[in-house]
Amino acid sequence: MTTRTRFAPSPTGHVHIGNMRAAVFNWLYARHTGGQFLLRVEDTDRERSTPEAIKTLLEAMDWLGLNYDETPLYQSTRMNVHLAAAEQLLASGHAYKEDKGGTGQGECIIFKMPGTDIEFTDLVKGTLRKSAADMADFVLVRSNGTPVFHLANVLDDIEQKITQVIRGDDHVENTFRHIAMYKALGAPVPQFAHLPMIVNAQGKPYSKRDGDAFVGDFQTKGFFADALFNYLALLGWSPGDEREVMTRDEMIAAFDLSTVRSSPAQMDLRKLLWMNGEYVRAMRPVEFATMCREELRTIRLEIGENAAAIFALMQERIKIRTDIIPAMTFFCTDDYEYDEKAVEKKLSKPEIFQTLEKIAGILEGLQPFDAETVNKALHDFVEQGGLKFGDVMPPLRIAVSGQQSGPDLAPVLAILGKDDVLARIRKTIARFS
RNA sequence: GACCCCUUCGUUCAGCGGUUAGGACUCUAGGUUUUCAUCCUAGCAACACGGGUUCGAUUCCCGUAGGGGUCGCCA
Repeated sequence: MTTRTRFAPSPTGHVHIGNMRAAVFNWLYARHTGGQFLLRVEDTDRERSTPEAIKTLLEAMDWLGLNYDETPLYQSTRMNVHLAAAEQLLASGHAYKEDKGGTGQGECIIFKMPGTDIEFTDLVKGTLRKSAADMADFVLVRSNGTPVFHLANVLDDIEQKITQVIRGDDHVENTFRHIAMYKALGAPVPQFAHLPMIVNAQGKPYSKRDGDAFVGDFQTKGFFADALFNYLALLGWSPGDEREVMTRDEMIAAFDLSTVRSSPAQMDLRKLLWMNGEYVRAMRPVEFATMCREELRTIRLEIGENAAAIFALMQERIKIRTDIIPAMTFFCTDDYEYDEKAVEKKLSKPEIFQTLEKIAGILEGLQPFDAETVNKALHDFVEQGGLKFGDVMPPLRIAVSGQQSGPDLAPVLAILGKDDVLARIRKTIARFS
């Protein structure tokens, strides 16, 4: 039997990271088993389910590469079916109407639990059991005539012929009810897999309040979809060996629900950043160049003729797209900003300006002005003057780039060119001495 | 409160009766005879606690503690 999994979010404008990881696991499982991955939009909450919210959801799916099979099912189109099923359950004695007196809410339809214990084998948590005494009847149709989540969710899973329901841990209690419903409806019961929650930095489950946990935010922060996907896949799961940076195909091949952990996991942004850096380094030079050019263009900067050399120098140092502008601006313009702390720390002593003056003099006479020659000249200067590299190089770097860290200085100087370097050194001296 | 779930380094993933308890991220120290956000090497750092079972428990069982989830008209 071919497997069919689904991602069934309610489009509230933002999909948070825990939900998206559920989507990732559903996708991986479907792809691993050669089955289908379906999307269902649970848009019955009319107030929150706006067209924009749905658009945001679809864009997030697309961005992460979570391609789905078949046309998405919009739950709101199925209300009649849901209601009809409630009537059927009523007719078959699996549900009853009740007018909860005193509240003035009117009559609702309530599902009658079978009165027997229910047990199922969760694909990640193992056997789970609940005794009849611990399960109460529950509302299927509100007194205002609308179906509740349980009814809609189960019926749509039946409609979409879902074989594995892979969802968050917070649904385990619902599962007992859902199983009772499948049986009452005469439908085959799917398998269930409950994923542990992803918790925030405080160790608490992500909530709407954790504004930094939306998928779109990772995109705007400059993370790559592939890196985020890779990181998310590793939250609660591992291939069983020590691989971490993996291609999608590798993840698909190795994925299995039985090796998913059942304890909650916390996101570590630092590791995500590291992983993103791994993806940057793995980029083809052309891709990296294109990304840099596009990013710099957003602040109307164009990279000069030494672009290739600059990209080669920077690719291993950039960890995330948003690093590009701060790290590369000085290559594109003389109008770079000085890191105040760096200036304070390294350009405070008066004698440093004399040193810079001397360096400028030496560099001026250099021919050719390539990295090797520059490097040698700087070394000679330090040695002959009985100076320390640490006292000379950092100020020079700040002078030409405004920053206290960056790639090897000699190639940087060579790329900037003699005239530019001299101008920058003199500008710096004039400004801070 | 009731029911259910979870518990290995700061984080994450291994380990599934006998291991010097491993990898990764972070951090620290050294190195790459200059910076450094890269790279290399080394290092710090964990089995929540208490009982069992067993020749032997991180591993199996039972408790305790802590955390989380759910509890008839949210999804």
